[in-house]
Amino acid sequence: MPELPDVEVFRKTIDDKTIGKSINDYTIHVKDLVGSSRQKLNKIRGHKINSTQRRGKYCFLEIEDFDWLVLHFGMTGSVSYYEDDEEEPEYSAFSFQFKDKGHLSVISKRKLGKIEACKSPDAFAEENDIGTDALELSQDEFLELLDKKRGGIKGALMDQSLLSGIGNIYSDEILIQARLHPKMNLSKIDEKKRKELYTKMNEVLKKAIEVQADPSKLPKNYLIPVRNEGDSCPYCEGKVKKIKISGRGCYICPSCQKK
DNA sequence: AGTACCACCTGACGGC
DNA sequence: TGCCGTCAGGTGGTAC
Repeated sequence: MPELPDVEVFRKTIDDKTIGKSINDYTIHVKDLVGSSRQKLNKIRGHKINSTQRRGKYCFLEIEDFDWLVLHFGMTGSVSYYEDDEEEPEYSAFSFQFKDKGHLSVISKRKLGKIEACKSPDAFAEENDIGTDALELSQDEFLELLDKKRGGIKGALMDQSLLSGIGNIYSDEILIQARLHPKMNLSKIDEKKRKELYTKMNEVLKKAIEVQADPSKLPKNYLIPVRNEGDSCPYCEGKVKKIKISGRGCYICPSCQKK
């Protein structure tokens, strides 16, 4: 599930439950997810989690007298905090044990994401070509970015090097709310429409965070809860249709979103 | 540069 | 019930 809003919810969980706690030890269940050596990771032992940050779909943990740890969740990752008398969650790939009490698991069903050390969120973003977080962009910056980009609008929204955080699901939501067809070429989108898109992008992402990225708590007119072929469009009498873009399933309302 | 497609890896779901 | 194909919210690499 993890796009920007999901990762923001994960970050808040980590923040609420683990800031200031000293890491006693850690356990790796899925080796492939871990991108740093044991030797390096062992240095987190005995140190506190000082703060958290998020950029796009990446979550960063600042650990005292250490660099930072960066968490990426792939398609099926999440985090879960649990107490000493609770069981470790299913598909836990990595877990921290805290000195005081409690545990934090990084869960990954498909073993896609990544956990590794990095110098800082900014350095990591620089090295990995991760654009500004979608919620940190001013309208002017957003317009500037779109000017640099060619091709379809959905591709632009999902281009993590252009702006970071938006994935397949939320791009569909933003585009239907802005009444833009995902394949609409940027050259055909005027400034008024681009500004509307910026507004919708912010609205959707903020609303999703507000409801803890829980689709069932989204407002009634959202696409996400009815993102299935043949479901009723939240805006008109039409039906939701599935199309493919670069091999990925993409849901639209053909009458609300025209090419 | 943009787009399509494959690979990574495994689970969930629908059809037979 | 069980097997099989298909698909899945991400990213990276390749090829056109």
